[in-house]
Amino acid sequence: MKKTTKKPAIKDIAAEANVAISTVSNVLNNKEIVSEKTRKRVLKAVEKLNYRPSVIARGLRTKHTNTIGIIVPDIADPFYAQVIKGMEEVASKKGYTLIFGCTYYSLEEEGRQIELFSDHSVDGLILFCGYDGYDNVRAIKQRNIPFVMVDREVNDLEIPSVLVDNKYAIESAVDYLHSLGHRKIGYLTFSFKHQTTVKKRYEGYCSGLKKKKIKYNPDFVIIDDSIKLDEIKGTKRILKSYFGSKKLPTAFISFSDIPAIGLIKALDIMNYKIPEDISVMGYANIAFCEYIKPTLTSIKHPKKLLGKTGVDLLLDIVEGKKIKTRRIILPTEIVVRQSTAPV
Amino acid sequence: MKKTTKKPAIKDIAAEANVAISTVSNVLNNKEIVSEKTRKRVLKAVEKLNYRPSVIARGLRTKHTNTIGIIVPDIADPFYAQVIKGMEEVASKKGYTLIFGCTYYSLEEEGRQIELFSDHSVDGLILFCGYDGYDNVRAIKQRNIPFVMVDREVNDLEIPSVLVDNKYAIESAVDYLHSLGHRKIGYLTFSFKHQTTVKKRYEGYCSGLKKKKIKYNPDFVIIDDSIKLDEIKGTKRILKSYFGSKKLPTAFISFSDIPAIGLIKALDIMNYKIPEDISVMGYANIAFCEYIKPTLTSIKHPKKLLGKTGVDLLLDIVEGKKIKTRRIILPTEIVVRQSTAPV
DNA sequence: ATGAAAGCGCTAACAC
DNA sequence: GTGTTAGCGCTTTCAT
Repeated sequence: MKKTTKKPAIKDIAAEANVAISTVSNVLNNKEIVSEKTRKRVLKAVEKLNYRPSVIARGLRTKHTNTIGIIVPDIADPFYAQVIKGMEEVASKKGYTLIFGCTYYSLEEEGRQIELFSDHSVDGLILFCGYDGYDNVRAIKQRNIPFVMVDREVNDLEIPSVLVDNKYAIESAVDYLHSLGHRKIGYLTFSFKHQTTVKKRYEGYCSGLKKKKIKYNPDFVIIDDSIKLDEIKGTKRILKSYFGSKKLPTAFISFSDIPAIGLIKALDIMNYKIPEDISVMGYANIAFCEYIKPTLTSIKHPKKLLGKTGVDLLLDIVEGKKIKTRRIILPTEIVVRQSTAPV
Repeated sequence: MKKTTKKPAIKDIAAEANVAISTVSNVLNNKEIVSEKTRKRVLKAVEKLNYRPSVIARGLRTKHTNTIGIIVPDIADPFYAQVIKGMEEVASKKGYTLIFGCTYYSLEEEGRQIELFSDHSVDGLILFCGYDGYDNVRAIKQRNIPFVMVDREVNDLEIPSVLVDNKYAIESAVDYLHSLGHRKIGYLTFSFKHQTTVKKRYEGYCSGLKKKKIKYNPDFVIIDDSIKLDEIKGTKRILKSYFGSKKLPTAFISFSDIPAIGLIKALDIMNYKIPEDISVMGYANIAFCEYIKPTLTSIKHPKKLLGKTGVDLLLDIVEGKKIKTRRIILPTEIVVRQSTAPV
């Protein structure tokens, strides 16, 4: 039975190597003032005792923890998972550790997470989610934590953000469908109270129609709060009830991919052929656009890039570098697949 | 312009409330020895200065940080994302913060993450991934960090683990297909070097056949390392080349869902009808089994439960509770959908 | 019930 | 080039 030895501290190394504590510290932090000879000795002691400095203790002293907090609505959503992957890659490469929390789309929970991260003395914070609401943003500012917002537009230009032009994206979708000859274009979304991205997409739909001189037809627009982002069953059910009475457009744009898939499922059940009878477009271009049948035309929202850019920007701020742009807008792109066709 | 005030420390509260530091500490930690009157005063000061204790400083003193580290292969994989969601829910409820890292299926990277988490003085560690290899496990034990393994079988019964009986799961899949009249049953997997779960599933395939007195036919078994878990394109390409020359079985079991979808895609291109010509089963029962066409029969691997149970077990250990079982085995279940049918 | 002070593991300022 | 020491913000004895 191996004896349970405590984790060695810097003073144990100092004792082992017969040097002062500060010398060990200097070696560890690559200060060039230590003689090669003692450096070697210290390193040997470190090796021998399997020593690793405590980030906690160091953090208490230096006021930085090499940790950044990530707040997302829902880690299980492949959309956010992809963004987080981008973040993880950059952070890991730059020597930062990620701690994260989910809000499950609740502003209150978001506030709780912010406090929690503040308690943990994160060096910076990323707020990812298209909410309105300044209260939490204000709380971060007040706590003086460097932070960037990703995918959330607020009017305060002071706040560094990485954004996607959601409005333009859907406008271009309308444009694309118009070029295929569609004039009756429907839109599917859930209701938007606090989510600016969802609202902007809807605005893009409206302005897109206007640009093409198409009259807005409320019969073609489905705004339903019970549409779920992470399951299609509910969406399917809802849509079936819609389609009973109404005349359908020749094309639908959905504000998100999963509901678009629910839409396709529902239309399939009602014996509409996609894309022969009705074209369907999603938004986000998640991996599964490729896997379903027909494959789903979608709009590429740069997920990993969003994550990467967010962390890059945040770390630039944290590390006090000069920031060129406080507001980075990433481009979208239509990815044409089988679910859309000429009328 | 608001003055940039520093984060208040406990001594600021003490000063504000005109009490000793230790009294503030006692109030904060709900020690019942403080008089109601001073308690009120302290709380008022806390409120006024918007004070929150530093987890870092507290951690340095108490040796616990209310933080647990999660190591998974790839956060962007919906399978792991789902597991993590289960973990997040439990951890958050119990007041723990999650820090996490991805290994991208590299044992070396896994080792690096372990060190990193150790540096951060996590209270506990969850190792999620079906690898072989004891080196990293040994490293954790040596560092004396409480940990549990999820979905990885090692022969050391001392190590608390939450497992799924992968072998039995595939055995029952063979059984199920046999009951539909299938006698030519194929298997699709990537090669398994370190991943015990993948190996166990393959063993389940073999023993399942044996139980039904079906002879193992190597022509029906595709073991290919270039099959990707997160994209189907590669899989499709590989499979097409396989199918050129060989006679195909009447049913396929895939070791994972995404490759199963790739398989269906490939068979579709070759003009095989699913399930009329060939039945296909996946493994894991990810959300998208429902979304594809035909919907995919799969084996439900209890993802969220795996995460929840793992964290529950870990926190029981961390908090010194008595553990009933060190080895929890979670059940699987076949979910029948459209992709399987009688011969 | 309250307060004073030691000390967790480290860095940084300063002395030698 | 190396050593001594204060102190980061907190908890925890131990006095009072």
